[in-house]
Order: sequence, then structure tokens, then C-alpha cells
Amino acid sequence: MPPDHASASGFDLERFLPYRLNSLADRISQALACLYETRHDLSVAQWRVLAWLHHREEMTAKQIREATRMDKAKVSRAVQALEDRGLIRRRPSPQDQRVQDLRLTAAGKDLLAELIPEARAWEAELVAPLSVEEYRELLDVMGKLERQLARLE
Amino acid sequence: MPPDHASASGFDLERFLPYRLNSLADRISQALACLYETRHDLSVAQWRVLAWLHHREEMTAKQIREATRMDKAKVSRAVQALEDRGLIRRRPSPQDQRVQDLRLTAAGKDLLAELIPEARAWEAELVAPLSVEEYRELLDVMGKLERQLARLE
DNA sequence: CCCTGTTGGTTTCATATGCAACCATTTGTC
DNA sequence: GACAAATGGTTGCATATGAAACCAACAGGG
Repeated sequence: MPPDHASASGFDLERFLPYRLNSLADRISQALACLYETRHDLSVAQWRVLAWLHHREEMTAKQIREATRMDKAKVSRAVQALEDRGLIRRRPSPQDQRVQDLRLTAAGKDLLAELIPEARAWEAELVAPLSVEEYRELLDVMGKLERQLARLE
Repeated sequence: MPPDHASASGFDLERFLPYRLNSLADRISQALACLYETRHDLSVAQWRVLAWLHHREEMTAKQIREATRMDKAKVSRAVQALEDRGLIRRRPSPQDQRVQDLRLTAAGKDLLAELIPEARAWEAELVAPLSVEEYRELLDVMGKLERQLARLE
């Protein structure tokens, strides 16, 4: 009897891609969170905002929301916290009084100058067992899944 | 000037594996959650418990916790909810009055008989753009990352 | 047997989360 | 221009979460 994909028999979560991928991503994310949570008191959301501002120099909350696919409120709260700590500066855009332009402060840049090399080093350790070829392939396949996901939505 | 992995220059979240992987897994997980959340009113945690019980027939809460790496409390609450809905049955183990043996009820089996083919079909659509080779490779690489993660912890 | 330490599971509590209502501003339309 | 619809961002609220406190039940010396 050939394997029957339409039946419920012999279903194994461990071989179910969504589950495997989610478990793995959760574990990685959580392990990495130690870097910025315990050592620099940053939430994941805050780290993402900082990293994007590092990359793009000046962004609005909306752009960050789109880039990270995080909830509106989550971004808002992360931004608030970062401003309170003096890591970013926000100022109403001259063109549109609703939007706020966000930028790193000097303190924010300093923090990232510490954080980014740490993050990179950690990633390097994580992917150490992969060959360059495998690593490239992984990113490639992930891209395909992302595109397919967009089509399914 | 060669790329400098120890510096903070030119850091791009989009190329940072932990972030990419987490984004992707979140999106997949959330999309899939529609299947069992909106259509069958099951949380992700509940679905995982059911799926494991389908696979292993009889398990204790602790075994589920180990298998899924979910929080103690989360498992406890999922089990409670599933029992309330009559999808699983729990009964104190004869050997040890502390542990409870969990099993699917007939209703639980029926639900899975619906749910699993749906989940499989959805996964199949998701991975449709991947070749068999790529799919195998992906699982393989994920396994390597999991093992490396275990070493780093 | 106690008495201590462990272990499986539940509950409590403080926090994080997402949705929806909201406010202020801008845009479009007549 | 004025009024309706839309848009960026914040806040309130109800729920989900994880850590730690907790409660039985077991284990194992003495």
C-alpha cells in the first residue's frame, strides 16, 4: 500500500514542515534573545526596530511595521521604550504631522556597534556546521517558501 | 576593503538567518493556524497535543512537554481544554498517582481524521515550488541547525 | 517507618500580545 | 473650502504567556 497523503494514518509531527520550522525558529530566536534581552535589556521587537534604523537611517513607524510585519501596537510600544531610553529620536515629519521620522541617537549607534558584532558572531557559530553551499541553498529555499506563502494568502 | 564581520557596518536584518527564519516560521505558523483555529477552534498548543497523541497513542503531560518543548503550564492548559471538549481522556496512571495517561477519545480521533489531511494538503501546497531534492535538503539542513543549537546551549 | 528532597502537574501573578476603538491629521470630492 | 473617508499612531481591554510558587505523590536514606 503506497503512502496515502489524504489519510490521517501515520502522521508524524516531527516530519511536518510547519511544525519543525517553527520549533527550530523558536529555539534560535529564544537562544539569541539572551544576547539582547539579558545583556542589554532589549526586547526582540526593540532589537528589530534598532536594526532596521541602522540599516535604513531614517524610517517611519509604518515603514518599520511593513518591514518587520509586526503589529502596529507592538511597533508603537517598542519605539516608545527606545525613545525613553534615549536610543532613538523621533520627530514629527515636516510634510505630514501624523507621521514621525525615527533615527538612531549617538547612544543608539553605540549600542548597535556592540550588539551587531555579537549577533553576527552568534549566527556564525550557529551556521558553522553548514557548508557555504548549504547556507546559500537554505536562504534560497526560504525565499521560495516566502514567495509561495505570499501567493497562498 | 573586505567585508568585516566584526564591525557593525552594512548589517542587514533581511540577511540575518535568525530573523529570516523566525519571520518565515511565524508567517507559516499563523497561516496554518487558520485551519485549526478558525475552523476547528483549536489553539496551536492544542493541535500539537492532539497530533502527538495521534502519533504515540498514550503519553503523559511530561512526555508531551519534552516532545514539543512547550511550557509546562501551556501543556497543562491545553490538556485541560481538550479534556473539557471531550477530545482526549486522561486518567491517573496506576503506577504513579501523580502522572496522568492521556489518550484520544473517539471524538478526538474523528477530529484528527479531518484535520490531518487538511494540514497535509496545506503543507503540500506550501512546498509545491520546491523540488523533492530541495525539500529533502531543507529538512537535512534544519536537522544540522538543531544539533548545533543543542551544542551551543 | 519518618523526614528530606524530587518530580509531575496546577495555579497565581505580572507581563506581553493583538485587536479594536480612538484621536489627530491629511486627502479627496463636491 | 467643508465634509466624508482614509491614514499614522496611541491606548484600552481582554487574552495568552512564562516564571515561580504551590500541591500532591513518590523515592530514598537514616
